[in-house]
Amino acid sequence: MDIPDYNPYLAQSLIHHPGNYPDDLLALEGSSTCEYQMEVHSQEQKAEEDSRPELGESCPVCGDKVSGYHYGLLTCESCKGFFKRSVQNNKHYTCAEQQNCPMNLSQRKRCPFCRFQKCLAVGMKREAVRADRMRGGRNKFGPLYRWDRQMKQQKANTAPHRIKMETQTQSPQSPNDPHLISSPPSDPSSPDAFHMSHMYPSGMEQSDEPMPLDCTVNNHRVLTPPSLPFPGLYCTFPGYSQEKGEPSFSCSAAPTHYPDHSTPSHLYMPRSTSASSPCSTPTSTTAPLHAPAQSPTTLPSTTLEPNFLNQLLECEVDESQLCAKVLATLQREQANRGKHDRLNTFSIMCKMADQTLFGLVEWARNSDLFKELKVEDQMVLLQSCWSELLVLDHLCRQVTYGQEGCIYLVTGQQIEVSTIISQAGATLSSLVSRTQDLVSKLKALQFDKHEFVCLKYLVLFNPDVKSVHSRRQVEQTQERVNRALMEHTQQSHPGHSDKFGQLLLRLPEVRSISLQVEGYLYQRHLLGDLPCNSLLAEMLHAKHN
DNA sequence: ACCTCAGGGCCAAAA
DNA sequence: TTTTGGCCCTGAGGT
Repeated sequence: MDIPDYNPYLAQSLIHHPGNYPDDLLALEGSSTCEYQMEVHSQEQKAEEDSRPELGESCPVCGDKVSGYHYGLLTCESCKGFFKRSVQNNKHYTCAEQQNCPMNLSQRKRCPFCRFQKCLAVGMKREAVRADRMRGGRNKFGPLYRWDRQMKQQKANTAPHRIKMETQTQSPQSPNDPHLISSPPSDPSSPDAFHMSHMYPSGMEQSDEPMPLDCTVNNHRVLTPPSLPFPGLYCTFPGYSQEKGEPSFSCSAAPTHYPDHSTPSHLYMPRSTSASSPCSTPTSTTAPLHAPAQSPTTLPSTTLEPNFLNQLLECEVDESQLCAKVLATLQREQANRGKHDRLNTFSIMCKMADQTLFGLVEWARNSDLFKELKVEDQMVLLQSCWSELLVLDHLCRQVTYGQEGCIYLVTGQQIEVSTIISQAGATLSSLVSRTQDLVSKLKALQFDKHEFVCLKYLVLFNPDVKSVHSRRQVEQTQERVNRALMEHTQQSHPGHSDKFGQLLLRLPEVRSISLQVEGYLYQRHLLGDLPCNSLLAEMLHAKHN
């Protein structure tokens, strides 16, 4: 039978689950066998695509329909075969044109050279083609595919929500729906204000009480740049309404202007544009939020790699986007739960950390230096340093946005440290204290964004990680970043002769805190407190296995 | 024990 | 004759 658009996975699922036809299909009358089977096919295919949404995507090489993960990423069956043959037979193609032939469904056969180059360019892995030609089994990229899937899911889940929220801010939702944002017209004092049913931290360790949060946009927010996907979301969180008598951390609005005493000038934009909270994002036309202390043009010409640091900075995840993404995910999560089934504080924090971790993995995987490594090395490096990256990320956020005595969350919320310490257990209190100490030291050192990026790379490219294959390559990258950091600190702070050394001396403490974080999380994980199916849990597992 | 799914092989069709 | 691409087989790892 000739079935158009035959789907091998569907065929497989039909073979494996012959009794799985929906009842309504079995009840079909008057259908020919062919029609019936085609109906089954389309229904099953739809179900299949629902469960494996990636099958609806197009091949990054030629645009054909994706049939699954092949050699490192989602591709079509044809590019899978082409790539396999090319690698297995050690093909060397040449291009008759300018090595930039168009690559699409109809032209992919024309130039195998350009096709193979594109395969490599989009990320197909030669090393996934087995030298021993052994069939079956699972490949060594399992975690990579899982991360990729999770990230795609994150994006897919966030996108429609984003549209929804954009709409929400313009057309208020029924206030009867506690899960949706509404923009109550009853508050004339803040014309762009909106409220959302939202969770908010209560006790960090003891309380499992879910905590809704009334959220209004900061009245002092002066900038609503068009680059923001949904300006209304860039809110800060005033203290939780006490009318329900529930305990809560006091939560302060993120500052739109940092007080001088806590604001290292080099971290922020000039005063005229200083809306430093990522949730009140700077104007799109001005310099980046974390502008270097000196413009690159003022750097001495002796700089060995003047663009290197800037290249590293280009891969940085945008804080306002991350903030929006995390908020959207948390809102969605809460909205999907019943009124009495809200996430507790610890789960919320884990979700925030999980989302941040997604961002960090994506950051690493988008980095050209990291992409040069073999996938196995990428995985072991990330599995080794994920918690350090999380700690560094948190530190940078505190140095950049945090106010004295407050912890600035990735969502733009702030919590008073004293409240946490008074409500948290010993481990968490100790973690918070140690972290805040480190924040103070970094603030004193006038820690800037370039240095933060360098430290992240130094932590990521750790040649001491066991089972790293390309140790030399990792080492060279680390040395290169190290040099760049040294040059940067010397040039941006010529009066501070030992800033470089002081920054490096902070890394052991970062490491130590991260280990304590891991231990704490693992303990909570064993108690069943950690949300399942999270990257966080997976990373913890990878290490403890 | 069974299922999933990604890598390998086969072979008719196309170039 | 060589290359392509659709389909099926295989089997490690997950449930």
